[in-house]
Formats: sequence, structure tokens, C-alpha cells
Amino acid sequence: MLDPNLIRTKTEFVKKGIANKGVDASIVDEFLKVDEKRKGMIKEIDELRHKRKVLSEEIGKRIANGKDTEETKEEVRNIGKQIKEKEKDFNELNRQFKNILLRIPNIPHSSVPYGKNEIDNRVVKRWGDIKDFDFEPRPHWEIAEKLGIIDFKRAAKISGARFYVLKGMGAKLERALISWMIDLHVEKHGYKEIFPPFLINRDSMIGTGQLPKFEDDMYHCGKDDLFLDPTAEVPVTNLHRDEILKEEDLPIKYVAYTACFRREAGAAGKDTRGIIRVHQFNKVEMVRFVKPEESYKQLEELIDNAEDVLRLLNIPYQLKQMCTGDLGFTAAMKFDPEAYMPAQDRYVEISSCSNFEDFQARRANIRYRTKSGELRYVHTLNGSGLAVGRTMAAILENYQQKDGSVLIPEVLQKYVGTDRITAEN
RNA sequence: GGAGAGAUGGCUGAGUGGUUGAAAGCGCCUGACUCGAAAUCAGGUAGAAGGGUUUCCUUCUCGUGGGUUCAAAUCCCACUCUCUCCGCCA
Repeated sequence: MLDPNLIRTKTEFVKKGIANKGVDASIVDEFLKVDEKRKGMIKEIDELRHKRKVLSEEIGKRIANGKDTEETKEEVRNIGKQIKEKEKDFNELNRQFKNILLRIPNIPHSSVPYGKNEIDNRVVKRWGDIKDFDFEPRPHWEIAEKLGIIDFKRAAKISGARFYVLKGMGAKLERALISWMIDLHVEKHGYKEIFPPFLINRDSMIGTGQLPKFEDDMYHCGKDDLFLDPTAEVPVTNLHRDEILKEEDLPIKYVAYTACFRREAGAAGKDTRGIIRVHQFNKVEMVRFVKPEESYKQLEELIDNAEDVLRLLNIPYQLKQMCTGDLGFTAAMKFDPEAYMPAQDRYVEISSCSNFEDFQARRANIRYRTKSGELRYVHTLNGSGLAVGRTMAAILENYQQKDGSVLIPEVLQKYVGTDRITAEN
């Protein structure tokens, strides 16, 4: 959520930022209209309440002095009725006010290159040597099915399309990746491990910005009004919702594994094969709560933490900066590390690292007290470190051998317990 | 799921209808003392919204939402959460 005062005082700046994201900026005018009305009503109601308060106190004094109070009581009763009526209108207006505010996207950082959509994103960095295969590299789903470590057919039987079952060394590799990534971020990068709930309430989903706009993309348990987390960002960021943190505790760095659930509404026909785009996947996520003045330095660190995973796995990757039009609803700046996939000869998003500035902090009411006693909103950041399923796919494709077996990256060998996956093991 | 107890400021914890937005303690901030620190003493210290804008005014907030009343932290109802006991269960 944006600072209402920023919208009021720097209207054109805000509109331009929103427009640069490709969002209709007329929502700002809608906001200003409701805002004016709302302010007027607050004034009216405040004055009435003030009158009531003064008169009520008067009645108290009169009773103490044994004087008559009936006339004043009648007057206050009337004021009470007026207040109640106005409050009804105000509540409706205030609901609108909040709703509009929750639907206005974050505005891009001034340094983010302008662009309409993903086509305008820029590659800012490439790392690693793409292997020269002396055979035609196969896509990960073929490799995996041949090795018997992924089963799409039975997943469809159990759950439906866009699900998969891991078996044997496939399951073990998935589990190994999760453990290794978390250990890496805890031991080398200084994060604290969190294991949060996967079912999330409405307030938390609003806090990080999934609701109210993207309810259709979420799995929802109607009976309990709980949502399946689409990313660990949600539970982990909301860990400190409605809290006041201490300046000396910042930055706070958390790493969490969760399963992630996405309906992928609107992605029909995209990445239909393999495990790139599925309804349930595993992800290790890094989250940071930081002081505003250092959030962009923190973003660089976060990105490097994600890249480190790829470097240690020795998977060639590129880093892409999202243009204004591809930042999404909540981010002010975003970089996506992308892993090279030999079979398709393309780079696939394997992480996404964002600075939300105070956008989420305002929604979730996460503040810190400075040493001088001032209250300020923190900046929140997060990034995948990494998407586990896609990492597995990248390993399968980059480490595949002519005979169909797959080598295990050295850093993972002690977690997997072998240096190679074959059809036999 | 059943029965009971509870939810108050950054924290602990008083407060059962009328200047109580809230005692006390802790913590924190400022000042004094000190070479400096600790201890001690004095003072200050909730948040949000709206208005005025150099220290100002008003309103709201004691889990959430309703209700009673001239007036609610305080009484009533519903809900949420926490704790204890029972049931069920991995």
C-alpha cells in the first residue's frame, strides 16, 4: 500500500509510476475523490462526538450536584442518533477507501528501466560455461521418466494436470536440494531457518499483497477461509505483521522451505510439459526486513545469495532485471536469476528477488523504532533461493549423460548419497 | 467437539459505569552527578486518523464486531485467539 499522503501531494508522480507498470492510473482519481469525501465526514463526525462528550460530562457533574438532567440527556440522545447515521455512511465510505488503497500497485524505483512487458526486460549478467554435449540433450521430463524418478501419469490420477510424483532418487534429490539450500543460507549467508504453516489467513494474504487483487490465483479452503500459501513469502513476511521491531535487530534474515500452491489461472497452454509450471512445488525462500536507507544494498546481497546457489551447483545462469511493466503488483525493483536449460536452449526463471520498499510493510503494519524513538516502516525483500523443482529440472538437463544417467553436483553428493542417478538406483 | 479461565501501552501488570488513554514496575529517552561508565536522583515516554501548522486542537483505539446507556476498558451478545480439563487424533 502506498502512503496516502504521497498520493495526495505527489499525484502526478504516483500516476506516472502506476502507468509505467502498465496499470490504469485512473484509480488514483478514484482514490482522491473518495478521500475528499472521507475527510469531510471525519470532520463532521468528530465534531458531533466532541459535543456528545462535553455534554455527557456535564450530565455527570449535574447528577453530582443533584440538578436536573433530563433535558440534556434528550439532547445527547439526539446527537447519538445523528452520529450513528453518519457512521453508517462513513463505514461504507471507509471500506471503499481501504479497498481502493489496497488495489493501487507499488510504484517502480526511479532507476528501473521502462518497458511494457517481459520482452523489455534486460539481461544484466551471464555466468558459467554452457556445456558442449556430444549428443542431443533431452528435456528433463524425458530424462526423469526414463530414470523412473518422476511419474506424471499417476500424479494426474491422484490430483490432475500440472502435478507430478517424485520417486526413488528423484524424491531424494528433491529432499536433498531443500536441505542443502537451507543449510547454505543458514551457515554461509546468515539466515535464520523458519518452518511456517502452509495454510494462511486472509489478513496475511492482504499483508503481502496477494489479496484482494489475486484471489483467483489462490487455492482457497472455503470452510475455514484459509488459503494455501503461493510462496513462503506470505507466512514468513507476516511473521512480524503488526509488530514494532528494534532497530538493532535489523536486518532480520529468514529462510524457509514451503510447498507452494498456485492455480496458474491464465497460464493455460504455457509450459505444459515437465515440472516448470505446476500447481504444487517446493521452494526455499529468503526474506529480509531491513532499514529503508539500506534496502537496495540488501537487495544486491539477496540476489547474490540466490546466484550463489546456482554457482555452487555449477549451472550456467543469467540475471535479468524486470522492466517497469513486468514488476508485478508489489515490487519496486525485481531481478530474476534464470537457469540455462540445454534441451530447450533457453534460460528459465529459477528465482525472483524483489525489493518491496515499504509497500508490504504498510499493508502488514511492520515498523521499527529508531534509536531516537521514531517509528518507521521497514522495507521488506524476498527472493527464491531457489525454486526446488526448477532446480531439479536444471540439474537433470545440465548434468545428463549420453547413457541417460545424471551426475549429481558435487555439493549435493553427501546429501543425495551418490554421485549419479541411474535407472538402477 | 464439550466445560471452565483469560485477552489492557515496547514488556509485566492494576483497574467492574463518569476528567482512566489508563496506576505501578521494567525497558527506553533527556538532564544532574562522573574523566567515562555503573548506581542514584529529577523529568519525559502508546498508536492511528482529521484539522492548524514553530512546541496546538479534536476524534478513535484497553482481542474483533455488535448492543445497552446521557456516558463503556468496566454491563450484555457473537466471534477470534491463548491457557486448563475431558473427548478425538498424527
